[in-house]
Amino acid sequence: MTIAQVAQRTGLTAHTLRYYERAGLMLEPPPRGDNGHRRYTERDADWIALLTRLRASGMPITAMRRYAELVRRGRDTYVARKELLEAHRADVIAKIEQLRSDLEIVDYKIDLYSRRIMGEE
Amino acid sequence: MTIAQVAQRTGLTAHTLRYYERAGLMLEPPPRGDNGHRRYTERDADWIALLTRLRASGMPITAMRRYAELVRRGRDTYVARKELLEAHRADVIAKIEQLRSDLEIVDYKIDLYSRRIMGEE
DNA sequence: ACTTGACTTAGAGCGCGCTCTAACTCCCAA
DNA sequence: TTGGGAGTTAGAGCGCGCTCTAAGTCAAGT
Repeated sequence: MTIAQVAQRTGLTAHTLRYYERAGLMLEPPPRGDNGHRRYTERDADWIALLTRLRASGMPITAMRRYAELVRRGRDTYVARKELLEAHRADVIAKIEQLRSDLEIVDYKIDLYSRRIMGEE
Repeated sequence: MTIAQVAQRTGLTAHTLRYYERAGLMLEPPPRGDNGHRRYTERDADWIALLTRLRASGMPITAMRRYAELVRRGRDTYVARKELLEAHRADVIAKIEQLRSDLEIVDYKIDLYSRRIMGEE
């Protein structure tokens, strides 16, 4: 798979894929063809797809790098990986709760304007 | 009220308060004392408190500036203000939904690691 | 032979939202 | 009178996550 194909498939740009590699997010640098071009494996593509989902959920690059390092270190990092993901899950849940509570003031203001527009004030 | 007091009260820094003013977020530039120092009114402080809540909910500075402009223009922008806030509310709700769905892969992975740690795989 | 296009690298640039620095004024207290 | 502390300004710098540029290589098509 070429970098363009992986880009297509994951929704990232080729630029971003190279950036992710530089940032230490790949399990290993993708192998190169004779021309020096990256040849991504199916496993690479799957891994990148996972990265995009973690990113979408707000995981910072540094945490993704730590996660990648754990995966590279093999089976005896399962506990650490689980802990990392659980910490992230807690962050996401906290963020959702925060947003929900921040919505209150917005709703309150909207309601206020509704009343004013209706001429109640 | 001095800038330090408003900073204290709103959780922003004095730097950020000046930045917000430059960014056009204040309803009007706070009046100055004889020494040229800003003297915030109670209304300023309330407005800034509202700004912080909108920011917390993810509203970008540009939208806050548009909102401030509408408020400055007076009563006949109620509809526009309401629309702005409703658009923002939709954004926040979409973001919450997005996060919730992004959580799925995290939960799935956590579950996977739990099983592996338990030795099921 | 020449263009086109896909790739390569190192490194610069960007948009956002702050955050901080430098140089200054002013007032007050020891 | 001298030092500290709180404020002022214009503008630089930062952290994040990309995003893009410049200059180059290589392969295929006309």
